[in-house]
Amino acid sequence: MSWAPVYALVKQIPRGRVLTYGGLARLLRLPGGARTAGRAMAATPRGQGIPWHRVVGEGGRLLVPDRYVSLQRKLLESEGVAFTELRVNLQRHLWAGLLAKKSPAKRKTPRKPREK
DNA sequence: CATCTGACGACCG
DNA sequence: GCGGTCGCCAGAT
Repeated sequence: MSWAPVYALVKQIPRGRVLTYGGLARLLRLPGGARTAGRAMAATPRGQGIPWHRVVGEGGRLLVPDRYVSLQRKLLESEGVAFTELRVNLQRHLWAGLLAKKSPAKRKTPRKPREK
């Protein structure tokens, strides 16, 4: 699997806007969903102008490894992205009208009850 | 080849 | 809200 399409899209995220891993996965129809997007981002090559910091978790939470969190936050704030507590204000900065509104999205296949 | 490990997100209790 | 499970799957060991 090549991550090129992922990086290509991330590069198009405008300054001051963000996308979620899940949104990225849905837009590209990545097999495996959001986690696949996360794997791609974890392997982001440096020095290629890929704005990795514009990709955040659902709800605007920063999911990068601890040592990168402050950097990511700093980069985003320097672009004018607002934070609410520890989350990016998606209502204001989510890219391409992927609304911060979460649709319930009912599960089709009921989950097997967990053993105790 | 067998296992383990995650930059996720949805569910469940 | 919080913590644990589950599906998913490319790399690393």
